[in-house]
Amino acid sequence: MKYCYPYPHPAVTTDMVIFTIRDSQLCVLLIKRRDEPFKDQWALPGGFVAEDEDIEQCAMRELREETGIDKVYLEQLYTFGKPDRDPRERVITVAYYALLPSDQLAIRAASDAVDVKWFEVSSISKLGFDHNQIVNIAQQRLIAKLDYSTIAFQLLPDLFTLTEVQRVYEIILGQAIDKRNFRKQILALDNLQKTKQQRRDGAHRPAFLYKLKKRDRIEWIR
Amino acid sequence: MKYCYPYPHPAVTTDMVIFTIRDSQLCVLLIKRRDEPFKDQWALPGGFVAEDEDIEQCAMRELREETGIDKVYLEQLYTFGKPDRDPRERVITVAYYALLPSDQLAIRAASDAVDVKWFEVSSISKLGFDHNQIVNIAQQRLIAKLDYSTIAFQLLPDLFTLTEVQRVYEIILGQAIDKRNFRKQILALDNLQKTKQQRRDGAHRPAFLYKLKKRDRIEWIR
DNA sequence: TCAAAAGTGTTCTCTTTACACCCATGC
DNA sequence: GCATGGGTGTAAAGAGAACACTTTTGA
Repeated sequence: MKYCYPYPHPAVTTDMVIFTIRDSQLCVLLIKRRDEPFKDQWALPGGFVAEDEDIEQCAMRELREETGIDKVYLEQLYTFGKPDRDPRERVITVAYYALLPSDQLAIRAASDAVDVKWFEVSSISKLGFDHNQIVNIAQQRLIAKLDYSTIAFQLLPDLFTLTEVQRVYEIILGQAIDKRNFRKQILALDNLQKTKQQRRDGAHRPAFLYKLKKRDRIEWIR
Repeated sequence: MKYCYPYPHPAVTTDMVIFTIRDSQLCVLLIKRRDEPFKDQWALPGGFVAEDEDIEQCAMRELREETGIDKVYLEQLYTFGKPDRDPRERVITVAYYALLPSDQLAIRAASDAVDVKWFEVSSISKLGFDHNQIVNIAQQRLIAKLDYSTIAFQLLPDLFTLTEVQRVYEIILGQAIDKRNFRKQILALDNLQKTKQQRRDGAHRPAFLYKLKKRDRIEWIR
């Protein structure tokens, strides 16, 4: 009990909603908690903000601890602070969401977890804390942002086919998109560079691979 | 020093960006600080989150303390947590913004302020803490949200003319809008109810007053 | 009677949608 | 040669932008 203050201070954590596309499904990374509260239940990865750590750095650290990955899209989502959301003490959590390219799926359990796994967003059951709500809000944000930004490319590897881009949109929006109209629109953004490489993928015509003109840059559209 | 924890806990505050329209300008409420740090400088109203208080309730309390007003539009903006943003100690702030109808402008200095005043957003000088950044982000959010929600009506009184609605849009967006197109669009939302009342306002034809069909409801458009 | 803001439709342009066939490959 | 996904254009409909005159009032 070394840290004392004249007024009560809440604990502050970050929780991460880490999205990826896996087997044509939008998935979220969850951990099985090693400790109470909600021991052995699934929950979002997260942890306490250290004394001299920026909250975004804290979120990046959590991400690195669970995935070993560093340079991915990360955005603050919302701050949740109901007084009773953690049974131990007052904990305010700043939720972030991250988008992981589908070719970078190595994961490992951090020290606070006995297991770590990808779950399809559509089939997540009851999580610890208020984490179902956090996942829902993250999913809404992701859907909304597809419409007015180029965020979807953050879920794709460096090289991708146009059909792969379309799949990402269809999976997140949950509806089919017309192929020709989609290609027209996505190419009109002037973000994509056609390469000379092709991908052979079964008994059909190979697809050209594209890359982003400016990787790591989210553009706003409309 | 009664509140002790085994790990360091940051202080958590809420800061409020309270917008209104005054004299055809977008304005923000600022307080002149009574105490250090940044004593006698202008800053956003805000305060510490109490032990058993939801953070949104805390923001509403701040709003009430400065304006006496309770039922206005309030939305969480962003959480700022750089370790050195407050010289006293580690303080993480959850920023909110509020929209005040232009007929409810009574304000009073709360106990932590020696003065309180409306400032035009366009002419705010250096504020305490990182509050200039917070105001900028709030203004960006407001501009963005005009486009895809009916948030603008939260800056208007219960009864208003169509020209007044248009002025709100023009002031926030900083550009003139075509009158006929604007009216067509705003009436197409099917949110407005024309009343039989008119407002006489100088040497010209009086304007019909409108009201919202569902006050307190923000609709998403597009 | 003059000045000032309220109120009101149509045309044109651009954007969005709907829709069908040939191509390159693996088996 | 046949099944599979890759790749391409045009026409119709809908949305957004441009634009000017009459009405009502107060002074």
